[in-house]
Amino acid sequence: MAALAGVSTGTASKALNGRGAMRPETRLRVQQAADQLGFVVNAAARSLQTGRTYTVGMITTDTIGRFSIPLLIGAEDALGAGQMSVFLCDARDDPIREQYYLRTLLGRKVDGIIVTGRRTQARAPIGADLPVPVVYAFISSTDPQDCSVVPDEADGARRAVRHLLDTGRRRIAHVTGPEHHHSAQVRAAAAAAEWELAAPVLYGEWTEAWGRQAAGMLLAGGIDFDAVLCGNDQIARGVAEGLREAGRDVPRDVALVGFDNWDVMVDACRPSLTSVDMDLEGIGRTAAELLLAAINGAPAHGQRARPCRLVPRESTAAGFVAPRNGEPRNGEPRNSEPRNGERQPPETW
Amino acid sequence: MAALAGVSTGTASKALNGRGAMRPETRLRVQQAADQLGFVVNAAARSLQTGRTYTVGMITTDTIGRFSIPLLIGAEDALGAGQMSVFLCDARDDPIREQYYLRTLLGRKVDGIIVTGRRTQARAPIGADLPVPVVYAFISSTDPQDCSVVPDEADGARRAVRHLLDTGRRRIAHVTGPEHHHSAQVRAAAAAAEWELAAPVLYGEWTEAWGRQAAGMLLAGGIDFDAVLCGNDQIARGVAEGLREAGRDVPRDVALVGFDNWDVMVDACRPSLTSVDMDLEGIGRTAAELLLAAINGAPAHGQRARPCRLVPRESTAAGFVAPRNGEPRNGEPRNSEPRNGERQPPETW
DNA sequence: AACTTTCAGGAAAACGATTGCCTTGACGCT
DNA sequence: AGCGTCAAGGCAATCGTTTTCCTGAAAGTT
Repeated sequence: MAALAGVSTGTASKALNGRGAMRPETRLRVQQAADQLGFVVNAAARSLQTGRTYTVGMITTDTIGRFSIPLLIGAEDALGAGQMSVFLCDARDDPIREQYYLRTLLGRKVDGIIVTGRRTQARAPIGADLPVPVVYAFISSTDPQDCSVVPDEADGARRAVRHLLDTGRRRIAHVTGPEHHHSAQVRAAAAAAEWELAAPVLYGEWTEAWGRQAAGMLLAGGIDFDAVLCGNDQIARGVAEGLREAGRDVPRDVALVGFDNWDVMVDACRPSLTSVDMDLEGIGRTAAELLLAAINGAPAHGQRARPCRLVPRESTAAGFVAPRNGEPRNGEPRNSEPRNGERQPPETW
Repeated sequence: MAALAGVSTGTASKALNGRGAMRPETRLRVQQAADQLGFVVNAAARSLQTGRTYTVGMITTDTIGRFSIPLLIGAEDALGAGQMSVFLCDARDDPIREQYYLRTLLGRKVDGIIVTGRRTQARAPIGADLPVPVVYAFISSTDPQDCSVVPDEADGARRAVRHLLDTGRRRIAHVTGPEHHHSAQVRAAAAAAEWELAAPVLYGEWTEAWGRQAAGMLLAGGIDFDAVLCGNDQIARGVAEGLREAGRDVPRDVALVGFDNWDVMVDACRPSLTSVDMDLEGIGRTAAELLLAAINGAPAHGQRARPCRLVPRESTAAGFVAPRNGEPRNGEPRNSEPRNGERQPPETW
């Protein structure tokens, strides 16, 4: 024990933790002795005494996937800076596992819990009257008193539309995922509210295959469009391929915007894909910071939506298309509701 | 405290842990009282006494990425079954962070540590004379005494070649990543040793763009090939596109095998891509099991290579190509060294 | 010079479980 | 009846810290 370097254990503790009054000389002596012996405080003993473990649990409700990772990294980053360690729990969408993990985390006396996961809708709270604060990241809790941090997907869709408008596009089509999927709905609604779409929203799957198919449908339907806003990057890539194979040039004839800014997709796409980034890492970081605040006695409540970011690439390269009908090049996008009456869906739909 | 249900804390402890002698009736009474009160043992207090924390640390040396996730899941799975919790540490390829995490993990008295990460080569041991067992997963340690679990990439390449041979292909080209990359070397060498390649190995990047380019090179070089074995799935997808745009049909004219079996790539590829799966989840699980064994006093040493698995899909659909020159349809692949003298690289290379 | 204040550092009681040892009472044996 | 044996369960030490309170000694006050 480091106390062998001159003082009692009590004093050594104070020295290392900056408590109590003592000569600077003594404090230094203890510290030197400590790292000479490679002394590391026993976290178990400490937490037994203090009640704090400097530990948080992170439960991913569905399996750790593409979306969870940036969240994990962001949260781990913010927590690591606060000297906290993270317990990783993968509940695989299984409520039994979830509750099992919850119990072990509570047994380990974590200071707080972050719940993440991909869902089409908000989820039920993981537990009621828990003795530790909980923050939901990416997913939100149905209890409005719970603290959730989610991406502002409507904001993302608006940014995408504005970017298309700014680069001179006016006839925007929208191809996205399943209609019952919350994200698809929100994004489509926000896009339509920002600018009247050139065609009814095409709902399908979150896949490249659907993107290719949808491109074909747009072309076959005789739609007049100079841009396609896609529900995610995979769809966008599929649309890009479909258009290219039909002889349309991206971005000259049609501009393309994806959603997710998934490096694998946006870089491999030809041309490289402009996309909306939900800043998942930032969401993870924010969630962790809110959790830290809650642990320190300043709990936050309700849902926080974080803005998205548009990352422009070649698929929306500007300068090709002249503004039509004298509309201002960087004119303010309208914010009114879409004039549904003007829509003219083609027969084939 | 559960002792309020009739007995002393000592007895309660024995009851819940199945120690000591006592009437079954008493034991039951304690257990009922415990979960009536929602009693969970305080892990800190327990570990302070027993010296075990039932906790392991998992350090990813590079940032958590596509390869780490299955490893994480596999390890977490095996450990969770053993009632152990996992501390996640993302060292981001920064030796300082790595050592910092190592210290905190040791302070938390983890029972063991798993080190994972993607590297081109084996890595230096994370620490010397550590008080807890360490297992390296996916990556290997330069110290032969350390325990590492890695994929048998040569095995994977051999399986791919055999599959191509089994489906009637004989003129196999190989397109892969950077020559200095260990995986590229190993896979290429194993493939070449299994069957004489139709052309010198094409080294490049791990990208689709390189795959497309390489397809063009093969065609322009006048190489006679009926199959391409690719260093990873992205390259394979690029090759598929390149071939398709040049009018070659996959799999009729050319069969294609990828490496990694990355769902996003193999499914989106046209046609869907046959690929070699390294079973990363299995590697994570094995590593965790070896760690558990080491914790229980049966440490393993040295490097374990786990076999790969070939997942056939449309890109190697058989039945199109008749065996040439009377070679047996399912003939034994030769295992001798390639006859380098027979190679005739075209001028353009 | 006697008294108060201040400061450095020690002693010991927690924290919550585990566990070896001990006590108690019931029972059986002679 | 007295003694030994054994099972059931209580007692208390222990793990390694933190933290409160306390003791001396040195310094300052009048």
